Amino acid sequence: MAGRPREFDREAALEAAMLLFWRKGFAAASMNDLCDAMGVRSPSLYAAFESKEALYLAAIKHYVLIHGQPVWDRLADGATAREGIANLLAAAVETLPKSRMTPAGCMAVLAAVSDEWPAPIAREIRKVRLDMLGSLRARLEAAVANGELPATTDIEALSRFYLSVFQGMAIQAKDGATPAELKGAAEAAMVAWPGDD
Amino acid sequence: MAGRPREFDREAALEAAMLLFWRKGFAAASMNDLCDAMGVRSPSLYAAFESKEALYLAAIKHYVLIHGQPVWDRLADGATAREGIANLLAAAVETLPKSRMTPAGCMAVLAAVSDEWPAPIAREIRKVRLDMLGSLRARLEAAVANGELPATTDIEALSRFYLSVFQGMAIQAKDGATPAELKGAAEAAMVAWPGDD
DNA sequence: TGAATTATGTGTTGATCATTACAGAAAGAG
DNA sequence: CTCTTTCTGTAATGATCAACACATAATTCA
Repeated sequence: MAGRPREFDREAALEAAMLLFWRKGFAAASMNDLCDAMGVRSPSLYAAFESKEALYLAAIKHYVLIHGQPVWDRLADGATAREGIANLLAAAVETLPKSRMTPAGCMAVLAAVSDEWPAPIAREIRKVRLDMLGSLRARLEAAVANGELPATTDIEALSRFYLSVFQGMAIQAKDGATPAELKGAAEAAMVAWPGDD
Repeated sequence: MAGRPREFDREAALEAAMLLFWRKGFAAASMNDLCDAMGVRSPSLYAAFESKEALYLAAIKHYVLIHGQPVWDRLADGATAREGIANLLAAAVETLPKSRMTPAGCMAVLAAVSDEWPAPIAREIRKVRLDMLGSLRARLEAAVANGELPATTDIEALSRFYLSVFQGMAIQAKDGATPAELKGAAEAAMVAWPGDD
């Protein structure tokens, strides 16, 4: 196989695109903005990523892998489901506020929250958010299975509740909430753990 | 004052614009879409509302008055702050899911959640969301003042917590959660009320 | 009636957008 | 070196967008 070698780093360019999409959303991040941020001219960009839509899908996949996974993996940390969820929320407190490296909020929570993003993107984002619910549900089911929580526990309600807290924290982070402010919300949420008194 | 009378109902047109902005957001609702939805040609629209941006500001103001206020007024319903917040969340359960008349979610929670909405709109929406926090804070402060809650209550944490629940419920409603599903989350949240056991 | 005023409808304007045509450059294969 | 292949840069393409110009119609006031 021959051909002139690519002159830019595909991973670094994808990272730059992800950051711009994260901050601006899909429509507001124009191909011009993206080219500037990625340090690539549009024909090279199209050759490497196919289309703006495909670029977004690659970016959100990159986001989930690099930023989402480490936070949601904390669910498995700790001996109990209670500790796991506390760890998840603690990780959210640390990562949701704007930092020197990352925009505020969770890219997957803030995206495709209005109609008429391209349908494939809306589908994918929705899937990511439903996966969050699935992760919580699975952790709670395991806790019921091993007797940590009573069999009467309303798993559906509890997982939707903690998902609400996480997603609401993402909105507040976007509005400028500090880690200390989010920490208060997270700790208040843990008081709702079943059987506590 | 003379002049040809307006042939369309300004309030009805504003209502239609609000519904479209609610569903699509600012950028995705084109002036063409808006004209169609409002039943008005663009020059009449500009004469009545100045610009797309001013139209959005009028629409969000209309939303807060017509849809937001009734829900947040429930905070004052009931003898205690606990009842007030339970009533607020119950109203959210009823109104957030998509209905025959309204799109899913809360227009103010779902809007301006990415950068580069026009700055005046971002400012206004942010103010609406901060007002939600202020309403919760005020209700909790009153509860502490009249001895309903201990003076040691962390009002800041508790109001941010319930705001998280509300905002997270709005996201889940947008993703298709049913009233029954949201009700579970709301009731789980009330378990976190201080001093309950 | 007629002058002043304000609405409506058609059609346009300049800007911005995502995408691509084309020509030149850089590599490997023979 | 020459051919093929793949990348890069310039500059265009057609589409869509918000906003408006202009002529016409409807109303009030004098």
